[in-house]
Amino acid sequence: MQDTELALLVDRFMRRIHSGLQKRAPDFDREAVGPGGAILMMTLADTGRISLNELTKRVARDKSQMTRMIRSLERKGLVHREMSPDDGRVSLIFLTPKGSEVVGELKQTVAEVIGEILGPISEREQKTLQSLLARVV
Amino acid sequence: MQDTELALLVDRFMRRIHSGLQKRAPDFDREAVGPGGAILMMTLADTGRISLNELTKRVARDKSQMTRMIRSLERKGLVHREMSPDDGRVSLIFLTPKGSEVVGELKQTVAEVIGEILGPISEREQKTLQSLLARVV
DNA sequence: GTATTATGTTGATTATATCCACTAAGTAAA
DNA sequence: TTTACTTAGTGGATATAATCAACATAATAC
Repeated sequence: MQDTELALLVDRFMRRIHSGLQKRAPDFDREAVGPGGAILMMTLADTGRISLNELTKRVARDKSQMTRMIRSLERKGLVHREMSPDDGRVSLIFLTPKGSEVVGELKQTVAEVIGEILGPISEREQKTLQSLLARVV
Repeated sequence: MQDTELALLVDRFMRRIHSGLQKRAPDFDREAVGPGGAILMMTLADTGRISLNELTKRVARDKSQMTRMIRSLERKGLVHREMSPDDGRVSLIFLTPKGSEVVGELKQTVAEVIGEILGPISEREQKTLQSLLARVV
């Protein structure tokens, strides 16, 4: 039988990242995007222009929640959306220049926090960890 | 500079576990402990009798939230608490027999879900992943 | 004794998650 | 070209969780 420890480990890892960012939030999260917004924007930085539906699958959240989170980022001028020319239902989302700038600062802080957390393992092991995770998700 | 992908990967992993359990919840979560309760109880199964404070650190959540979650589990008869004889401030928490039973079912389901998610990587790689995570958190 | 620190509780507020019903646009098939 | 079905996105209602500050009490340090 599969072990269940992994679930707890992943949860703790996530919480560590979360609280590491939380502590530094006053220093970098000027737009107050919060954890949810941060994940969305970093994902958008990876994918580029993408439909709300695909973004929803990517971050594994509820589509209605996604609507609201995107709207909140849109109000702050961090993301923009436009209708797909091919399909009248889909709206394509992407970062604005201001959004890209914010993602830049965000990534820097995230990198610091992750760097600290990963302290106990070597660079090679860090790469191994990342590639294993990339393959399962 | 440290990569930031890891944060997104961990988040997606967590969400995958989460939604995998959510789908099966009607079949096993008879006590409706929910995700939060599940994490607490599985942690308690690992640690045995432990103070609320240590538990709080372990799951990396706010102590006030912890008070409420424990109280909710206590009302359902899944955990029990007693005052420490050594220190009048600390209350020690542990699973009741009913709680242990529920953890058993819970672990089985978690194991299934994790098994599915880890499908893409070999058993050896799964062990590697787990031991790397264990070392960083 | 008095100040300080640590454990835990409560309250208030906000952020997320979840589920359901709904609109509108596309698709398939008679 | 109607009809039925599916898909993308929105909105409402409710539940769960996170956050932060204030507080009570027990322990400790001086």
